[in-house]
Amino acid sequence: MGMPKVTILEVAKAAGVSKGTVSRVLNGRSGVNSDTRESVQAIVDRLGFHPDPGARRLARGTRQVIGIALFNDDTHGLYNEVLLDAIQEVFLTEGYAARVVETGRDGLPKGVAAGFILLGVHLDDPRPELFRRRELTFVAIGCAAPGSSWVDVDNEGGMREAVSHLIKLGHTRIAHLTGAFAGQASYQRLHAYREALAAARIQYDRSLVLDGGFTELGGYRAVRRAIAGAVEFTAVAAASDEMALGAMAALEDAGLHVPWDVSVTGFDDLPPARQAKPQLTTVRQPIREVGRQAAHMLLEQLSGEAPREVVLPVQLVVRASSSARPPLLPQDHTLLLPEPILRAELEARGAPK
Amino acid sequence: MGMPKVTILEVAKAAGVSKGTVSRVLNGRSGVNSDTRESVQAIVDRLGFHPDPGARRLARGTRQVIGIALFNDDTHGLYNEVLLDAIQEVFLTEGYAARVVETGRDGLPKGVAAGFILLGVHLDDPRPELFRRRELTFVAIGCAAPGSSWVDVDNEGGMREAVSHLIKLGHTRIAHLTGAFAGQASYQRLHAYREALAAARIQYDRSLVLDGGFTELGGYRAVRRAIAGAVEFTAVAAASDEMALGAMAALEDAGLHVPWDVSVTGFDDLPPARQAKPQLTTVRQPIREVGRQAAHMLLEQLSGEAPREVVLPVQLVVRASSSARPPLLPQDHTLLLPEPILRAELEARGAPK
DNA sequence: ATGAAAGCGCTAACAT
DNA sequence: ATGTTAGCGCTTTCAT
Repeated sequence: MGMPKVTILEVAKAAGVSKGTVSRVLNGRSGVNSDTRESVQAIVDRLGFHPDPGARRLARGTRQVIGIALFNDDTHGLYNEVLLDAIQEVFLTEGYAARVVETGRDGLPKGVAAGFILLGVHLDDPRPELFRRRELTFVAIGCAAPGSSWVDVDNEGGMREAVSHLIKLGHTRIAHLTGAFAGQASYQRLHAYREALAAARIQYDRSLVLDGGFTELGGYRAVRRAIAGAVEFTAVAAASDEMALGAMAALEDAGLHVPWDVSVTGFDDLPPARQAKPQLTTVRQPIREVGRQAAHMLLEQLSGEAPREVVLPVQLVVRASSSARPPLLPQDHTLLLPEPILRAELEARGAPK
Repeated sequence: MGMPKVTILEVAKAAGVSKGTVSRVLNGRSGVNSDTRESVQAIVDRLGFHPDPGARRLARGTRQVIGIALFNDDTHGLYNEVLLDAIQEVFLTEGYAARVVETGRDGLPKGVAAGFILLGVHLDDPRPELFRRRELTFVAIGCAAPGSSWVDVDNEGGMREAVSHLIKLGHTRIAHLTGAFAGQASYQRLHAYREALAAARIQYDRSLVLDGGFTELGGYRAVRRAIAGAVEFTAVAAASDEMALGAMAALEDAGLHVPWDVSVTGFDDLPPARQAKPQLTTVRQPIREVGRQAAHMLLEQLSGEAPREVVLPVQLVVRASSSARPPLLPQDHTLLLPEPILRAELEARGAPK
């Protein structure tokens, strides 16, 4: 069942060389005649040989287990799932066993591991310092960890782009759905939201900042409350796709059409963004790349290289959930009307559906 | 950096035995004096020894990759996260590289793998048959797969318990939040809901079955719609914790108190159930055990053992979200009142908060 | 530049 | 019941 497992020895035989030489080719080590190298590589390809990651790691003598330290309960749902999978992928193909480890009351991991990846690092998260003091090798994701390796994305640039996009479409009353205290990303995105408004000379209005707690339901309730509270807005810039989706649901339930009445943008570009109806305009984040980078950086550090810092770019993806501010619904106080009346009003004006 | 790596040899020396004996203890093999076994185990614990998974697998001579788990996009959120983690745990400590694999348009996995675990199997899911025809070794979770290994929990027993619990508390108008078409579990739980009602001679009312799509927001919207639609109920038996939590939020937003006005029960007993306010009465499911069993069953099959079937028990955990039906709000049609009036009404009656 | 040989940490015969 | 030993597939000295 399945092809018989091909080992380095068979490759060596087929190529008429020794295991050592094949290994050198495999690892790009110097000291191999280029002819030899080529012919060996050809055999490797022909036989479809894939070195056994576990055996490799064992021979190299490194410890096997890598710990992934999740921040307490705080899971960004799908975002974290994707991130974890990307991290796992790297470690598995390198022969490591990466596991989510519990972090005790003291913030330190239980078992022993070769190194750690810290997720969901807070601004005043004690872990980086704690880990450093214990001389544990680690890479932090989502927060600057001075003196250690870390990787993050350009949160500010992304949110600035999203909000500017809405402003260019004519919106001035733009609500911001924030994840609140769920990490550094929230702060940076909120900050960028304010910056973008300021750049366009739009007055910042605190009542337009809604806390959605980084969940779909949170986004739904926040927007619903805003509508009920007669907060006026023609656009919502959410700090995550999930909150944006919740917002869209709330708008729909209130009889408002996206983007006809209100434009919505998200952040992440997870699969549901493309499956939504209408498709969500959002800031694409290279989540898997973040995971891969972090994993590789950890492996580098483990083999003695110096810590690095990486900030990955993001990119606005314009889809159907954002459009020019409707000339129909402007200055008047339509949004202040009680819901049922508002719905009737909208229908009278010929809103679709 | 970190503690020096502990190997089986050091354990053997410290225990005054040979590597072989330690190995036997580690793998629960027979043929070890119970005294010896104990003392070795003690050393293992004291030294914090964890066998190197990669070396284990290598020595056992098995293939490395387990094409783990695959599902249709249909993710039960936290439930699946926990399940996957439990599965991973087993495979990783056994030295296998387990990964979530994509399933092509034809339903078959892309790469080669030693075996598979199927998640989220539907009633008319083509995968079990497909896999069987290709002679791929697999274990199905959450659905009977005749002729192959599968593991599931006692969905019917659990839901029956939950509904009976509510009935015993005096409730007769019990809504059911279903996951709809998200798998066999939904059908079984709905069925058990009806059975429990029938057993108590309570008329089944189709309008009390609400579709929450197995998400928190889905639960919220379904309950909200029911309230708005003047559906009368004094209890909600949800088919998942997340839907139950959504239901609680919807009730709260409508000015109704749990369990004061409406009782709510969930299913799963995931961490959020305990963190909810009030804490959620729910059916505890041994999720991690399901994952572990499945993983071990796959490993068994891979080493030639026959397929087995396992149904794990569940257990009702009574917490604060369910209580006796309030004598205050009964037969009258309070729930038919428009929301704001209802709220005022309730406050006039002295509802807390 | 290449081959030979010694392990990496563990399991599984095979001895005793 | 326990010790001994030969590998698993690979990398890495150390020779040549």
